[in-house]
Amino acid sequence: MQRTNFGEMSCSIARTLDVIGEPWSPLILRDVWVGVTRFDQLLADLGISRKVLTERLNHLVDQGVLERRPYDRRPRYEYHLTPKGIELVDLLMVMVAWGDKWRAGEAGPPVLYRHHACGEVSSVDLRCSRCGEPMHANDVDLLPGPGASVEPRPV
Amino acid sequence: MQRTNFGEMSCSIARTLDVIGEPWSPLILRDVWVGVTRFDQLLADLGISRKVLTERLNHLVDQGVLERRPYDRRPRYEYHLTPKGIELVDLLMVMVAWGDKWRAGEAGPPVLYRHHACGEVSSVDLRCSRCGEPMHANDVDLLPGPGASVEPRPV
DNA sequence: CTTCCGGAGTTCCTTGAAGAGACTCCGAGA
DNA sequence: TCTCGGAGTCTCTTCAAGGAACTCCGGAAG
Repeated sequence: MQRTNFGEMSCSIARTLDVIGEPWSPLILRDVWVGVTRFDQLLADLGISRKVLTERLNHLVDQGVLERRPYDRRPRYEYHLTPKGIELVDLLMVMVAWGDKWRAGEAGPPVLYRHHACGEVSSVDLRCSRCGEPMHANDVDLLPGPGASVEPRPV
Repeated sequence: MQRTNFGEMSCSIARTLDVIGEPWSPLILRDVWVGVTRFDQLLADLGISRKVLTERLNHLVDQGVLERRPYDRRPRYEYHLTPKGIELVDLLMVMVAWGDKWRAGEAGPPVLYRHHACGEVSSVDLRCSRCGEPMHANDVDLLPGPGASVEPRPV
């Protein structure tokens, strides 16, 4: 719905939501990431309506997180993650970690992630990109940045 | 909008979206995180409608990520993050990192984060919780987990 | 050459959520 | 008793999501 335009806000969270905040968009990204890349595959896998899928794909392509790639001499396309889109998968992995922890229930997580570097089934953890120590909600102070608006309450 | 119930899907991303996937929810969480905790403060800061703010707050309280805390003998409440909600801030921090990198524009990021442990202005990075090495989209294999549905295409 | 097929949309209608603003409720203080 | 201010509730309009039918188009089949 979201008639309010988050992209104009002076807030990196709102700007990120402007790209993938609409319903279905994260799930589309997930599918493309794991190899569900064609229109009718996405349709069948997600149970989304054709109209909404078209809109979301166009928006994600416009935003530069997906690219449309022909796979036939007929006009047939696959969708693939761009570098910008691949970095959004970080977001999906954190969602997975949270959902696994708080919403998996009795059955346990539906999917496991094996880390190439160590070969273990694992999950992501947030670290400071400077010192490498854990970095979570209570480990930071907020300071106004160069792009802060004059308005109160950015982020 | 999202009449489709993401919470029923066999997918931790969809289940997480069931909690904070609606428009405004991540921004409400951000505000509560940084200290904007009262109804009319949130209203003014976000520019959200009263009706939607009421709905979102109720949902977030029902889901156990926010708690309502009286701050007066009159029926006045503040909203605070629960432990479950504090862990959702990880998600916000990753959104910030992505938004800062790809959408901040000329002006630079609107807010900076100083890490307590090292004192530096920094951002989050994703690491494997087992070996500590970087863990991103291309560093993992997916395996079916114990909670996988019989259906194809979970995650 | 004509017909059929299948992937990828496009169009149309109905339902219901978001936005905006007015109204209500209630305890405290003047 | 009257007023005030925080925290909602109600109502109305607009526009997005869901669903289904329809279109377009190039290749294959006959």
